[in-house]
Amino acid sequence: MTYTHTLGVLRHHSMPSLVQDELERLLRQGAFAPGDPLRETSLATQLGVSRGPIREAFRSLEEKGLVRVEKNRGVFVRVISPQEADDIFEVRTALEKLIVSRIARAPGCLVDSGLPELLDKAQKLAAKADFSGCHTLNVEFHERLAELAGNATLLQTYRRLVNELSLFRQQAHARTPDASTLQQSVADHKSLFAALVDGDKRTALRVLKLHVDESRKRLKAVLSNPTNGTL
Amino acid sequence: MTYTHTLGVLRHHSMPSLVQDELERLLRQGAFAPGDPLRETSLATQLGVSRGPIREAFRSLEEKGLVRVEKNRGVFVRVISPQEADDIFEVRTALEKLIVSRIARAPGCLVDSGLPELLDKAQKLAAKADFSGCHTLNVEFHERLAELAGNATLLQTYRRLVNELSLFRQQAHARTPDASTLQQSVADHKSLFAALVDGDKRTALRVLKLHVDESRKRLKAVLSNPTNGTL
DNA sequence: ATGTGTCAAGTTGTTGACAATCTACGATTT
DNA sequence: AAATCGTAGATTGTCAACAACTTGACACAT
Repeated sequence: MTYTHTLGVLRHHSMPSLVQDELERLLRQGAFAPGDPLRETSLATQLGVSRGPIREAFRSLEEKGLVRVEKNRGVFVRVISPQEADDIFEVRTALEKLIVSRIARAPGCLVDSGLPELLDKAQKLAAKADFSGCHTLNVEFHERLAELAGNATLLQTYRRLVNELSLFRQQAHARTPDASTLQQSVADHKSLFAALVDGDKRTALRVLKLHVDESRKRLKAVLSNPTNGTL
Repeated sequence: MTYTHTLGVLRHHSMPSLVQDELERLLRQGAFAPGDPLRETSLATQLGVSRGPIREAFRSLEEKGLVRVEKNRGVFVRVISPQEADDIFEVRTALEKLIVSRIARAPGCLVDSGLPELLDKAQKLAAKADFSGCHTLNVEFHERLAELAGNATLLQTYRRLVNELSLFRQQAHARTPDASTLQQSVADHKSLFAALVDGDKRTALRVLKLHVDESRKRLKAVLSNPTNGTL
């Protein structure tokens, strides 16, 4: 029984995809500095595989927008400028509108979604001053909504953009949000959820807009003072 | 002077990316049947390279949603179900709203865009019964708008979805649109353009909605009668 | 007939080696 | 001293060979 998971992994995930997941994790964690070169040989020995799988993983990561490939020179951690971050943010916002619209149209998907519990937990973490944990839950809330929207392409596209934004967040040295910001976020999420279960699309979209505008304001703040923002 | 182009190609594009472009072209052209396996050795000999570059190109194409990879079994032309096509279409529509909004907010980008000429040309082709050529120009119109919106992420995301939809179009054996459909499309585009140059966002979005709803209706028709639709 | 085991052919997964290219550094020339 | 050239080391690009896996066929037992 204990091997069933590793069996599944071996069954479905090839070496390059495992390498890709690992690199993706490292990139989001900020294990590499922005613009840093990712050396094939170094990573190969480090991960215990040959260069082939590494190169294949690079191709996926390039398509995902996490690394930049220069022929005969190497691959580098993609540097996301504030302008690009704003561009990504704008597209993500458009997708979130669609997510909210879809859910409001069919609020049935929210029963047994576990979202109320998630929001309560987030509220408690905020009160306990566990900012990092609360922030993680807040991100998860949006992710869960994207899943519940029931459109695979929408979810996939949304995830890609969130991924890129988290890379930027890492690069901008953004601190994890403070208490009041998090509490406001959780409150926004609760109002949004309430509107959604009612199928009240108008209200849901209005709450979302306020929520997102707040987020964007923080993004702009990071833009002007890159080392101290609280994204 | 004649070699400057091929020099540039060799300078910037690696073998795998050339292979990828070629495969992408073949996929969009419908050179492979949906669900068909893409054999590494076969493609390698066919394109005159070894399997390495092919495998790397596969990774990109997988991330792009054009092929499906099964470990130890091979890669297959992605089969897009009508449901998925509808999902993709919905996301693309959300992006087009954003495209139109952005352009209406800064219509200056439309001067010297060459769009009026493009639309006139499309109108003439429609009158000449060159359906295929007109359809190409219509697609190009949307593509140009996506470029002019001035958001790189938006453009990239839009292109991905159009790519996947063209794969579906190919698989659904959709015929190129008929005369009245094309003329209506061109007319829509002209109204849309007119609203955009005026910076009239409301009208532009309304025209877009009508235009897109029409498109979606044709998509639904293909859904119910896969071999005879005119997408 | 059904199910099981074995094997062979074909395909993918991975590797190590070699070729092509880039980069940094020092020698040479002006 | 500045600029140029050339060379050595490091890194990427490509390939061909080998290993592992999947699949279908066939024999055999139940």
